[in-house]
Amino acid sequence: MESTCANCPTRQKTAFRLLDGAQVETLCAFKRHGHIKKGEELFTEGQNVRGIYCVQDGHFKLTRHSASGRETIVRFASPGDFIGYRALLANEPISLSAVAIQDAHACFVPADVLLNFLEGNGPFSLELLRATCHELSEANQLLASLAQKTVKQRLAEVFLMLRAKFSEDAEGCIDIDLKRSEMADLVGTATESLIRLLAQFERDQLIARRGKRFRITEPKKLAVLAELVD
Amino acid sequence: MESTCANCPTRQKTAFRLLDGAQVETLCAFKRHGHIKKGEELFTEGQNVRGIYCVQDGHFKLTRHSASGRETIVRFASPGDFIGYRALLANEPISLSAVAIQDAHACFVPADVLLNFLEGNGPFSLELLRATCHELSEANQLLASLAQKTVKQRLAEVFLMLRAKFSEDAEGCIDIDLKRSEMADLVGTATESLIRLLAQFERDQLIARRGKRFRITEPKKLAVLAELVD
DNA sequence: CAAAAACCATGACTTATGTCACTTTTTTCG
DNA sequence: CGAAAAAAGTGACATAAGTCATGGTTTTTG
Repeated sequence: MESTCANCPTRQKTAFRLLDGAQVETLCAFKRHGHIKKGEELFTEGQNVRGIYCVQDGHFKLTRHSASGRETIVRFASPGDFIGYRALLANEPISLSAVAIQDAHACFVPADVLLNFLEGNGPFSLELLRATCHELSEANQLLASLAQKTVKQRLAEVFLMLRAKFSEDAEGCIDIDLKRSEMADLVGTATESLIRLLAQFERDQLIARRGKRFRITEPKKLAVLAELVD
Repeated sequence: MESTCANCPTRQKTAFRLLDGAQVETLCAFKRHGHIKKGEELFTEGQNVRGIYCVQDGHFKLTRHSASGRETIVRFASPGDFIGYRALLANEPISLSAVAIQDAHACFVPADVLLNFLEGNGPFSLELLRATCHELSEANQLLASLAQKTVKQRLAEVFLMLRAKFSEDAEGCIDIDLKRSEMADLVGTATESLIRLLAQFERDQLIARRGKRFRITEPKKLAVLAELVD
C-alpha cells in the first residue's frame, strides 16, 4: 500500500494544508513508507531523532515510562499527525515512546529535509507554532486534571476525550480497542482500580459495554462528574 | 522605572535574541510598561487575549483553578519570559492566570503588533517554535511525574526545579519566597501534607531551613528520591 | 485443537494522602 | 505598639486508591 505524500492524510490537518502539491512532493522526496504492526514501536524514549513520522493510518499511543516501569499515556497520534518534530526542534532526545495500538502505516521525513523546509518557509513555521501552542494548552489542562481531580473524574474525562477523538463505530461504540491496562495508563491509575470504576460506571448507566468496547450513554452526566460543566 | 525594550531582559532569552535593536523597537513601538504588585493578576483564566506581556523583573506564578476552587501552579514566568502568546497563537482564551509572587514589572505588546511581526519574520517564528517545543516536552515530563510519582517524590523534584530556576541568595538558600499553600499548589497536594513532608525532609537532612527559605543540602539524595537518577 | 499466555475481574488488605479542627507563630496595618 | 488577620504547624481521623493473591476468560500459537 504505497501512496504519494500529496494524498497523505497529513495534508488535511495541521500546518501541511498550507502547502501545494509540488511543495509536499519536495518535502517528501526522501520519504520512506513503513508498516508498523500492532504493539510495535516507532520511537523509543531516549533515542536521538533522525527525522519525523507522519501517521497515515492506524493510531499510536505516546507513552512515558517511570524508573519503576510504570507507563503513562500522554496522548494519541492519529492519521495526519506528526510524531517526533517536537524533540527534533527542541534539540532533545525523544521523550516519549510511540507504540502502534493497531496495525498502522507511517511515512518518514528525514530531519534535515524538514529543517531546511522550515527555514525557507516562514508561514509554515508560524502555522506549526500555532498548532504547538494549542497542544501546550491541552497539556496544561491535562496537568491540572491530574493534580486536581479524582481517578473517577479523570476516567469520566477520558471517556469524553476518547469519544471526541475516535468517533463511533456502527454500533455507537467508541471506535478503538484499548486494554484495561492501557486505559489505566491513560487515566493514571492502577489497572484494578480502573476495572472497578468501569463496573461502577456501568452500574450507574453512564456507559454501556458491547464486547470489549464502550458506548457513552450519558455524556452530560459524565461531563458533570468530570467537573467540565455544572 | 522606564526602560527601552532594546534593553529588556527579554532579549537575552528566547527568540528575541535574534532581533536587532531596530527590530525590537519596531515590535515595541506600542509597548506599555506596567508595575504589578505582589499578589496582583496580569491575566485571568478565561479572558480573551489582547496582547502578550514580557516580564521585565519579578516572578509570576501561572495557575489553573478547578471547579472546586483548588489551584495548581503550572509553571513560573521569570524576567525575559513571555506570557500569553500561546493562547494568542492558538486562538483560544487564556487558560492560565498569571499572578505576581513579588513586586514586578512587565511590558505589554498588543496582539496585532506581535502577529504582524511574526508573519513577516520566518526565522523568528521558527525560533519561537523551537522554544515552544521545548516547553511542551517539559509539560509532558511534569505530567508523567504527576501520574507516576508520590507526593514525596514530586516534592523532591520541585526542590531541584526551584533551585535550578531561582538560583541562590547570599546564604545559599533558594532565592524565592513561596507560601506553604503555594508550594502545595506546585506539588499538587494539600497544604497540610506538604508541611508534614517539609518537616520530614528537614529531619532527613535533605534540606535546611533559614527563616522562610530553604537550602538544598543533599541534591543528589533528592534526585535519587525523585527517581531522576539511580 | 489443546496448551500456554495474556488479559479481565474480584476480594481482602494496606497505605498514602486528604480533611477537619484547633493552636501557635508571623505578618499586617490602623 | 497592639489588635486583627494571615500563615504555619500539629493531631486525629476518614477514605481513595494501590497492592497482593487468586480464579475465570479470552486470545494466541505451535
